[in-house]
Amino acid sequence: MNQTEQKKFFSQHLLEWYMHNKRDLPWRRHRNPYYIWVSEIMLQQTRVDTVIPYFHRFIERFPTVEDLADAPEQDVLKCWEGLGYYSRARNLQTAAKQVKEHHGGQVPDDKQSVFALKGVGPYTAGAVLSIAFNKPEPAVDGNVMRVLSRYFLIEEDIMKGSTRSFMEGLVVELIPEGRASDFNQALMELGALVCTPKSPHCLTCPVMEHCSARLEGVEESLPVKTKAKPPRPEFRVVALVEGSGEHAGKVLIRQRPQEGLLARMWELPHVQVPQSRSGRLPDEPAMDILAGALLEEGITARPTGYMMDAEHTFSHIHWNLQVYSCREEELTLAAETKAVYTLEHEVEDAEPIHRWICEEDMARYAFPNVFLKIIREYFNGKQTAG
DNA sequence: AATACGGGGAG
DNA sequence: CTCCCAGTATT
Repeated sequence: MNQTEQKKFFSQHLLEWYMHNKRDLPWRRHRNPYYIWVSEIMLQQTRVDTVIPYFHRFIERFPTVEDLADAPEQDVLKCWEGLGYYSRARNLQTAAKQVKEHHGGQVPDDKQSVFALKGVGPYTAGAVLSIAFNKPEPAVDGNVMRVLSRYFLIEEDIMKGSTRSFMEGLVVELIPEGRASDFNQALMELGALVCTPKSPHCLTCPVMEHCSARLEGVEESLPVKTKAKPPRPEFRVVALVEGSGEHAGKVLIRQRPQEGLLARMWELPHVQVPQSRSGRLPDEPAMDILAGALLEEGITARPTGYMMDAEHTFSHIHWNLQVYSCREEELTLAAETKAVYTLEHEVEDAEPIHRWICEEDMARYAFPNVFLKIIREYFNGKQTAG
């Protein structure tokens, strides 16, 4: 069998398989370009099972492009809370404003306009154009590269841009006339259900008999991919400040900076500490550093004791968190402490925004998972103790 | 071309 | 535990 025949076989049998085996997914129930766009953004780096409940909540809260464009950013982040890569949510709303402004609220169907949307790159542009509008554009994600690298025995590193470009050209050749939507989804569906990263289910694969990697017995060692650097460790000391007086029963949170990691989300006040040789810092110096950091931030509270440890791994950083209970100082004492402190130190500019919140208020602020876990633990403990 | 940017699932 | 997943923006 020559290569042309191998390609034809692949396209025909894969498409046939998909039409009988495709999953019933929420964004497949209508051909609504907005639904497809939202789902594709959510599905970046994220599994289908994780996305489904978020997708339902998101569409219920923001049924149309215009609803999303007009919403407060904090509402959008709250809806994305726990899903990760929050720049996707911020960019999606920016793009919704672009669509409202320049395309009358209708998702554009030309390559130039779709690609110009914030957060839409080569993959997502191809996915929206093909899935929503049946345009013969490639949508090459990790699933597609895995399937193609095996079937055609492509041993180039898939992390290289040149490899992805090659795959895009290949997909354009493979798309059956007029079937871009189903074919691109078929490619990804095969990668998700059959041609899996580890122990692929070759015996149920519709194109196994002409799969080059399978015929060579090397399907498990493809695709070739350089592995990522391990995340660097960081140690941080965190304050769970319990309010006094008018803030009784509340805890103190602050908003993260406008840019960078977890931008504009909310968190517990904390400070990074140098990594000691033994790893974690003993309680005494940790609480001392924390006390100074709180004062520096204009918070009149003092650490009272150890509460818990928490860990969180981002793709590039590993956080080791030591959480300490702290107590807000009474007003008169606080004023005195603050007065003495400001006499001895330069006053900080650009202080972060702080809020005192009770358990119910958590529904109105978007937190990264690790702080959600700590704050919930605190309120649960309160409930049990009280 | 290299780095920043979250969070889950499988074994 | 360890390993895997892998799009877009920025520089």
